[in-house]
Amino acid sequence: MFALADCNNFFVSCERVFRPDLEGRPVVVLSGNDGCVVSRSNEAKALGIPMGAPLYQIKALVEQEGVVCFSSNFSLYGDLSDRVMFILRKHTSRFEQYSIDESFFNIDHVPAEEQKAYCEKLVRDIRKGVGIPISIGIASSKTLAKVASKYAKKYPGYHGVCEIRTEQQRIKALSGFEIGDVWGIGRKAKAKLQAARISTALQFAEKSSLFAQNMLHKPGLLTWQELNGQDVIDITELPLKQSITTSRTFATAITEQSLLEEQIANFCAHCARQLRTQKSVAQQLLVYVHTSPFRTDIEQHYLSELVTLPIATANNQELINYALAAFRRSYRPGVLYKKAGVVLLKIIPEAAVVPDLFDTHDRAKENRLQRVLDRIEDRQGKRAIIYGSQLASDKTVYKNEHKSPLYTTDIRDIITLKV
DNA sequence: TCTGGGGTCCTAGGACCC
DNA sequence: TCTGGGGTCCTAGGACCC
Repeated sequence: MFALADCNNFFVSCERVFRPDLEGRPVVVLSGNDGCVVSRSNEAKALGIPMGAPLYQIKALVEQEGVVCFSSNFSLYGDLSDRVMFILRKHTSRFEQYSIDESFFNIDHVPAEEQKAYCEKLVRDIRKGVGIPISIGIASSKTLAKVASKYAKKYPGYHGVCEIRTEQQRIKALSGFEIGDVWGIGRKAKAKLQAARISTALQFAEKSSLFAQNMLHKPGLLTWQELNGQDVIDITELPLKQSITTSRTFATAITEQSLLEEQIANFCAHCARQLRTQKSVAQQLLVYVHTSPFRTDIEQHYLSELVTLPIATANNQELINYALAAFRRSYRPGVLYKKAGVVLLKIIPEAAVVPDLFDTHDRAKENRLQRVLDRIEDRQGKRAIIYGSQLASDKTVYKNEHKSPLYTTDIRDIITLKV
């Protein structure tokens, strides 16, 4: 049997851990630059605030109803996520962290009749130990476990845990489940199925496998099998990331080359740090910069440069150099750039690097230097030591008007909290 | 005026091979 | 006039997820 643990309204719940006064009040967390709503408390959902709504479109409602807004604070969410996952991981031999707030795990080491009570205790322990409310779904496939978790979240009577074990439970759960809410059924697939008069998960599951395959191809067939109780999407444990991206939208468009270069240098350093954390190196690097797709009054520009590195690397200085050189090749003065990003691709384990006999770099030395820089940052805090290209100006290009303190990860904020 | 960020997998089609 | 068939690899774009 699979269990799926899902944190309720995760980002909002993180903010509430340190602001218990916000229990029962409508709260939302916003995307970068305070642009869109990305997490909503139940009270905010009840007000009709949709997921992804741009803040400026719901401004009136926010003011009228006293909705509390937070800028996103990913250091905080990442840290609380680690604590939740740490507890869950201890309780199983097979564990997959699926996203920042969800994980699948196998619970076959617990007798069937005790699995529900076992998971109910996990829900209580995490609420008490970390402060985050979670829901758990139990079933014979990952897709059914996702369905079960939605029921666990929706009905308080379940005490946070719902299981789909018997055939009757499966039929009942699927008959009351909208097809578009099924894991793997997106906008396009939903429209196709609705055109074929299928509106519930049960109606889809009762069609033939051939129907699913023909209409929705391989992914659709897998979903169909999973809804019928077969576990065809297995738990995958900790694979290397195949790509690492850092990208940002700017509060107002940027034209200056030096300011864009500063952003790109920082994106590189951020990506490379993640690369080193998973003990891997990248063989390719992509830099892109573009105008706002929402502006119809200006010509759209989309610049992107793919660089294949001579030797795979995770070194900040080297990646920054290649990225800036690529950017300079196609930067156009005067263009209103609204977003930029760096993507590392073709990622392989550090140990698999093929050296070049005629390499002009002393890589052992460069890597030693990089390790020292990382240690300094770990001890002294983020950006304690950086390359000059990462600090070309002191201009602020992002907007975060409602950001909460870094309660758990920054010593200065922890001291403030205690005071 | 104001509209996020970070991923994975699958498929179709082109280039190339014999 | 009439111009095959089968395979691999790579890439871009679509669809989906949170």
